[in-house]
Amino acid sequence: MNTVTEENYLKALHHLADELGEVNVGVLSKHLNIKMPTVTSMMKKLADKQLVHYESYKPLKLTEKGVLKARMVIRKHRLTEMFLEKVMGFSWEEVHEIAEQIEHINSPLFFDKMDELLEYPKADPHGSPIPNRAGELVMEKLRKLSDCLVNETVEICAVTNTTSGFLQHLNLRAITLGTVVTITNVDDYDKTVTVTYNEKTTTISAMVGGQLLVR
Amino acid sequence: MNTVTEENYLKALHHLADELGEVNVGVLSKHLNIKMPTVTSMMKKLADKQLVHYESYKPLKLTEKGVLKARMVIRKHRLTEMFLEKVMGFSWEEVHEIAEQIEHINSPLFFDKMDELLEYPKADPHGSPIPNRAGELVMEKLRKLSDCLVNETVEICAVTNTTSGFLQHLNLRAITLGTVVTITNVDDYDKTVTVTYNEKTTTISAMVGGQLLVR
DNA sequence: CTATAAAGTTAGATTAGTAAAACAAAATTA
DNA sequence: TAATTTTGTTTTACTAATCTAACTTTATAG
Repeated sequence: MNTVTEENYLKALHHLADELGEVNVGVLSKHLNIKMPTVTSMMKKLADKQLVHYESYKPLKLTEKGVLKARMVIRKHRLTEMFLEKVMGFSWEEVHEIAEQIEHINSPLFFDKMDELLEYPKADPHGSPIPNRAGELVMEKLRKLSDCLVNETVEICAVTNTTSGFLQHLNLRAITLGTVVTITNVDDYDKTVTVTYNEKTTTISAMVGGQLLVR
Repeated sequence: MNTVTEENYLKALHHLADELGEVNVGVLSKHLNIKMPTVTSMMKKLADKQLVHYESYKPLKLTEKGVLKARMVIRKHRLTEMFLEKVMGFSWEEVHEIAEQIEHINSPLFFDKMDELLEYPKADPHGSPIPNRAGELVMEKLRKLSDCLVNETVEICAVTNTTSGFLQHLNLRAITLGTVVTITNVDDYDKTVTVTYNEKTTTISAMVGGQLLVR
């Protein structure tokens, strides 16, 4: 099997490839807060296990097998988040940290039971899609709120930051998944977005707007 | 904090001290399937951390701090088993293996929520008492079924073996916690116990009878 | 099209957890 | 009580995951 460490490298590679297209040793190193030599040696190890295509000085790439492995971890993470919210009553800012640990539990039985209890959910509490047992992941192309134009009306469908600080910031503004907002202004200089929803008006910084995905 | 390995050593020490009174390096080594030199060096490490009293060639003993740590792991294990059964619908022979992994999750929030959802259970699905948040553990003195005499009527209150093979063996005989049995015979030679319950008669081997606790 | 900066690799150490081989202490037994 | 067996310890060594320091390759900027 794989160690927790290996699983975290695979998950990070999957995530960064999705976000940036190409992943370098340096990027991965920064993302995981691990020095570059450590990343290099782990890449060699994962290459031995046929999980990563690795050539010196070239960008890193998961193999098909590696993508599958990564998605199984992501599946466990997101199912857990959903379970923590729906079954155990945690709020969306509490679930990520706990799921970071539970995602490494090795028990198909356990996660299949979660899946069943939740009636095969398609997304987690942050709107991210849950891969199925076969590792298939349907990624809807969503836009960032920060890329929307004035007068558009859109629905908040997902957040790409799951830290509790960020989510509490949204809680204060009563922004949840499903909230339908109308963009009333986009500041020319700092790209702050002003939106109206439920008879209220709020400003959303560019940084926050870049982490809200809408349809 | 403690590593998973350390937690497993502490748990094993607590369990063996409870079962045997005195624990040696050899006993612990066999129980954990780890060679003696490894155990010796881990004992030195745990002694450095004030979790174990260690002197060469002397029996091993948990410190007060060590007992506390061990009981917090046991608490997490048993709460998890109860949660898996009552909330997730697993059967008693499935819960132990999953709980062996989840007991190492570091999140008081998570386990306190389980405790709350379960309404502060006193025992797990195998009848073992659950330590409270303070690490207090109320151990009722129970007898082994194999020590009972003919004509006694007793209630099965706990099992001291939580492997799925053992529990499936009990399932086949419809023995669950709470089953009230009357001993109709104890074989002189091999100590096989014959019991009657719910209009049925079953024989229970000495090995199995020694792992059923009754009141 | 070289010189330098940035990115990545190699070499060598460290810590945690493990084992095998060799040695030492304690217990048993003759 | 001396010899032998059992139990436990020490020494040495391996793997995994990490780091720092030194070196090499690739990219970039005159």
